[in-house]
Amino acid sequence: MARPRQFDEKNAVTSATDLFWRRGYHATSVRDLGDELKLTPSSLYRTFTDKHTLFLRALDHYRATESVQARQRLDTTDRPVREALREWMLWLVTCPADGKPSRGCFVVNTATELGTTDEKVQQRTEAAFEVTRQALRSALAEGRDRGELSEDLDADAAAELLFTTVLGLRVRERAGHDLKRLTTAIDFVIRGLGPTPPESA
Amino acid sequence: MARPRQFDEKNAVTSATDLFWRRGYHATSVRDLGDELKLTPSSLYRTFTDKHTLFLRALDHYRATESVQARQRLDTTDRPVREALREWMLWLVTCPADGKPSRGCFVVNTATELGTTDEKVQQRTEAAFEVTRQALRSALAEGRDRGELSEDLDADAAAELLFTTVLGLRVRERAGHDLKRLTTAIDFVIRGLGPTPPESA
DNA sequence: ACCGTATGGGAGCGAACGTTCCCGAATTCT
DNA sequence: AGAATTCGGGAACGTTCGCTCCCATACGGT
Repeated sequence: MARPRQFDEKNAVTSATDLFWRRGYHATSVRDLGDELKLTPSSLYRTFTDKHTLFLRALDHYRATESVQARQRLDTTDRPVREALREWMLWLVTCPADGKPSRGCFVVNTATELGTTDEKVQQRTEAAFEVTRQALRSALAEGRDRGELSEDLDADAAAELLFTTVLGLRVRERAGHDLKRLTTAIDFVIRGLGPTPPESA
Repeated sequence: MARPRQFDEKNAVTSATDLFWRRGYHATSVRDLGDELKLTPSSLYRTFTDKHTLFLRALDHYRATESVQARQRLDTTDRPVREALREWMLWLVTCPADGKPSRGCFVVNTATELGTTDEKVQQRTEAAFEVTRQALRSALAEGRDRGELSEDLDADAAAELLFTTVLGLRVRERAGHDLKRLTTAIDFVIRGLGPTPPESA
């Protein structure tokens, strides 16, 4: 019924995500959003309720695009697990820098900016974290099942470290640290998974 | 000459640091600061020029207290390097939680909130990062000299990973992650330094 | 064709923002 | 004692904040 939207809601959420991602929650004003999305405040509020709700939408959008893409890129089906992990982590650290200045990870930025103060935000950051941790766990399990990693490897502990390392890498990317140094850290943590066990006939 | 201050400037900076640490730069207003430091805006501005300058003072204060304390706690003179590293990282992850809700690391929070946008801030966060990285490097070198770590260990690479891990741990502490899981990650990264080499007579 | 409904745009709400100004009070120097 | 100077406190500056209201406009349903 009645007059349809003249703007694409999905595009709007995408732009909002980009802005929140770069500047953070508090440093992004509703008018900044309006300019970027080409929306007047009234349209923005009619469509997205308020700034906080739009921010949650942005977080959800990020999880549904960037996070899902990251999850899919950790693909261990057609290559050794070590190699998959290495290239995945390298990609995590270079992907956001495509052109734009370093944005880091929207989830990490949000988690550190808002801490544990905002329950709904925390639910989302926690869910995003859990997906990554779970992905790492299953990649490591896969590696062990295939005989690429030692039977003695504590996969849960290793996943815990890899996950922590990824967060650190994201912070460093945001801080503009040299890619070479990040690569050094990545290579070292993967070597820490231990040697490839000899084939037991 | 003339009338002396009725408040202690150092105490004021300490309180300001605490507030900026918990809430971040943008979410902390000058009036919030005034309430916390028991200063009227006019006194605050006369003493600290403006909000941004006070924030830089807070960063410097943090580096001169918390960061220096952290640096000193990584003491390898009277115990094995592995043990020193382990307890140091555990302390990093528990110290801010003394009573208060998780604040993470002020430098990490600042680096992710402001990214590379603010030059003066970036100088300070970078300097703080460098101190930690250097501390890790020399601790590892010490361990190798003492024969606690393998001669083959790439100390620079290991320091790079440990540093990255520390940043990740700080993020996770801020995000309220379980101490047990953080401990698991810590233990694993230290085991990744390799076995203690056998004594060669 | 007409009515009902949701749109886009813009003016404007009260509150809070970072910051400045002013003034009476307090302290040091002459 | 008096002059010079910096203090604390509070009012108030102009701007921006998040948000709301209003209205002409444009579409869908009948």
